[in-house]
Amino acid sequence: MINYKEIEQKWQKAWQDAKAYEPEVSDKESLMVFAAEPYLDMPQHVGHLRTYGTADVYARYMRMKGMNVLYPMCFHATGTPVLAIAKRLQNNDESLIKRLKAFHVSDKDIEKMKDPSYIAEYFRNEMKSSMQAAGYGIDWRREFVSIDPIFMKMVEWQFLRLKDKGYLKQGRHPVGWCTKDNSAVGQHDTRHDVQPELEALVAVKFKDAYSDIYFACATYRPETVYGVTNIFVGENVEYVVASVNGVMMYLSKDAATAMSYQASIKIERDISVKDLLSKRAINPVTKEEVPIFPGYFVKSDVGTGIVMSVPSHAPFDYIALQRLSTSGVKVPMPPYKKLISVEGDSSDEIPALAYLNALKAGINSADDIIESATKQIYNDESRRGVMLVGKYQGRKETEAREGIKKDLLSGGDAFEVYQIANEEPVFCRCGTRIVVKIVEDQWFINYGDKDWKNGVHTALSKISIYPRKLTQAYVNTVDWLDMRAAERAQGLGTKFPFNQSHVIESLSDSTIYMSFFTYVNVLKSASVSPEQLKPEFFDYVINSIGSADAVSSTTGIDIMVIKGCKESFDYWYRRTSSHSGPDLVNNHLTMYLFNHVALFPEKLWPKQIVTNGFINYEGEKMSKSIGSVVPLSDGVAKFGADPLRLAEITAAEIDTDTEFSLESVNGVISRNEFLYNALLDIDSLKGTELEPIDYWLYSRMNRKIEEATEHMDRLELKSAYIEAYFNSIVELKYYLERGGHNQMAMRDYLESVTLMIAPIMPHLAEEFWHALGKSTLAAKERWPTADRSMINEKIEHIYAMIDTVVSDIAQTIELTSKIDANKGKSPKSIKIIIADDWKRSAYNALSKTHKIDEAMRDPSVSGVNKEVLGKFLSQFMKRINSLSPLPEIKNDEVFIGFAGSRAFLSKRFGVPTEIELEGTSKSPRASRALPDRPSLEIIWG
RNA sequence: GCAGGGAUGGCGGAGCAUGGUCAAACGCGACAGGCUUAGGACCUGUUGCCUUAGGGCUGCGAGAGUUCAAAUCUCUCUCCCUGCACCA
Repeated sequence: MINYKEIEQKWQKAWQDAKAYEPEVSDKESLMVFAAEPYLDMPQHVGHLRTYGTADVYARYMRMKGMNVLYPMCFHATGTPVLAIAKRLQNNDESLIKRLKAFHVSDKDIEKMKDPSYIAEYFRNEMKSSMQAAGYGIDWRREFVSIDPIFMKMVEWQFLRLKDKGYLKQGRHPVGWCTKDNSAVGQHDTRHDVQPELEALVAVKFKDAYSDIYFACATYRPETVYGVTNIFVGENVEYVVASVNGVMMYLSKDAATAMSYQASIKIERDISVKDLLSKRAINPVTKEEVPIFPGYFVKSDVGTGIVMSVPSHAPFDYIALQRLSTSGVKVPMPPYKKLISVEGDSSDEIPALAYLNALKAGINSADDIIESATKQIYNDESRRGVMLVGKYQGRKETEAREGIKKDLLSGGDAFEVYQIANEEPVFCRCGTRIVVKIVEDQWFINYGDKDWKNGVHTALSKISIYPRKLTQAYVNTVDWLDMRAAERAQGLGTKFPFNQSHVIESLSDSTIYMSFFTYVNVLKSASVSPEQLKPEFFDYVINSIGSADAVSSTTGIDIMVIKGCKESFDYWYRRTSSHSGPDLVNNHLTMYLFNHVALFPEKLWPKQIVTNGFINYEGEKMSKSIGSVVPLSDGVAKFGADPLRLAEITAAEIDTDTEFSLESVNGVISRNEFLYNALLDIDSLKGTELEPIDYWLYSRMNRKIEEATEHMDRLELKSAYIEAYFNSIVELKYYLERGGHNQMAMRDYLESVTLMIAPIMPHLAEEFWHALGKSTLAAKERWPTADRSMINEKIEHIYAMIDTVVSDIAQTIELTSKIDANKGKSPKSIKIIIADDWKRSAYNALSKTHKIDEAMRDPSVSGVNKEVLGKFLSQFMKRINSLSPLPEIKNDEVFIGFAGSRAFLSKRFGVPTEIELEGTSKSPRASRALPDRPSLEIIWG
């Protein structure tokens, strides 16, 4: 039995002693592999293995291919999550405490975690030890956290230079806002971790016909302003007259409060619904005067609490008017004006009614049915609608919407109202309902800059992207990214240089951290202080501005240290490979490109980005902090690092999400035992002469090396290990089953397999390597190379024929047992008759020419009786188009192969097996032999 | 809504950019047999349908098309997943 715990400890120590993963600058080709910096708010779980393990396998593989490979690691603690945990613990949040306990965090540590800095420290240690336990070949000399002062100096440099280049801008911006905490809220700040979604409504201003006060009618569909028949106000809603940026308006009280975070609002006085109902308002577009009615569906906390009524296209408006009408109120009656027609719809019926009818909905229907009619109209008209009226007549509805919105806004006839778009209200953790606030003078990174985008497109065109299918997603993200907030009022992180009371937003501070790996060890070992890391230092190291001399005198850093940093950066940043999950494509990874294009010399721009799919565990996405997850350290302790690594990393190809079950690890464990036993048994193998089956094994081995290498080079780790591991085992069994017993062949085979599994099961590979009598570290060995001359098509073809014969015999015995003559009998012996050589020649000729007459004229079959030849060839005509040529083998070679397998065949079927050649066989079935399928005769008795 | 990615056997998932070697890799599950006191693990075989000699039929979301030939190419449709920002 393999003791995983024991071999893990043994070889982890050996690697450490040999400094196997602490590469130095050299004249070898360099590669830095790095994976997304993990966030210090939860332990590593087995799902993380997908990304960090893939990076590790790749790093190990490239090292075995002869490159000088660096795999460093750092941790992310910037932003609010760490603070949020501390705060929740201070409030004794039960669910969080429960989760932490599931991760084996002790009561004592939970208590200490009320201090955020302890959270970072705790998880940093936890992650590091989990990663070591999993066998990652990380250079820990370069470890840092994103809140280390020396790192923050680099981030500061980053933002100084972004501003110099004109990429930082100030402006106004809507955010989700807690009025009690006075701060912006993101997903993790809300109750139940809901992402607050923001949306903008257009509030169209209908002037009161008899005063200078406006009805602010909020709508998603300003293009329907042409069909307004009236205005609705809520019956039980409180209304006020308020000045909005100096203009008097009617608004619901709730709206006035909410909007006070978006504009200058002054409530002048209350106004009753009754008063409002007595007024009339003027449509700013059509100039029509319309009445005001009570709308049962109007809510005070949506939009402005006032809506315009478009009964032709809005089912709620239509129903509300119907209800008023039946209760005796005199309201605008049909026909209502149809404003938009959907392609292919020729009826004159107004859409609101048509869609309600389609749902069999009427005046008394429940709101959710009317709601669904509303959604259908919205969808259909947005997708295929064309305007029938107004300035944008004939244009697509979506274009008209944008056009009218723009016209109204610029003409002062409307303004935008932001609100939370979530179906349910969103609450801050403190219990306050979230509103939308417009933040003024907010600093942004302007990813909308045209020239900058062009630069990123250039960079993108030269980067290797895995999986390739994501390429388009990157291209689109580059085009789509626009202004992005760069500073934040709360959270850990580097102070924003142009507003010291804010910190740099934590996605923005993690775009160039990977460059810091290249020289942080030099800074640390020279004990360089943060104060010494002036911008000039980074200008020099990264962009070769100035000289080491000059930087040394400005900063006081030893000149050799500066030169060391520069050399290290230039060396390690030449070639990099970034590894992460697919959720980062739309943000971090694209911003990573933007920032490099802005701040780094072109030759050091990113070279390769690899993203892997998610791992689901018991139906839940493990990358999310919620739900049940298995800590990595638990997985390693239970199954062993290597089986876990192999099972998870090869669970799916890199581009697919997958379900992972810990049970699948068991299959790996038993296969490992088989390999290990085969390895221990080598000495008992006595064969010295190479037999056909040995040539077969060498052929398969070299083919496997070739194929596995191709897959590895394309980061197709699953396919690579199906070859290098799973199929190796299948073939080894095949070899032994067929009597393979050559010690040298077996040793060569197992050495290759051991080296190929070294990247994915590094501990086991060391154990095997040493069991094979080696004294070096497998981790430092070279990946095997295929010897093409050992790939033997003929021998593989012969064994494929034998396999076919095995299944044919089984099938034939099954079928012939039902013949009356054979009832009560059992097979006594089996004859296998190998076809004459001319059949193969004729078959190959036919597969080339596709014509019987031409094939018959082929010189290779000149001596064959024409009638026999014609009859033979004619049987292939029905599948003439799918014939493929066979290797040129002589039937005596085939005979030797079959003869070598006689013992196996006899054992397999429990009866004597004879091999004959067609030419000398006396069997009546001899002439049925085909070149790739010997004829069979089962003798019953 | 916008953008990206998907749809294959009982299940997960290859294959589809280079159409034929595909009843479809690999794994799981199921069934039968072996081993075992029993269970688990492990080993062997079977696992679309039909077939009295190695054959045939149906099939890769739906529909249409191109082709001698389509899981693979083209078009249309339906459904599913992911992201949409100040949040790491």
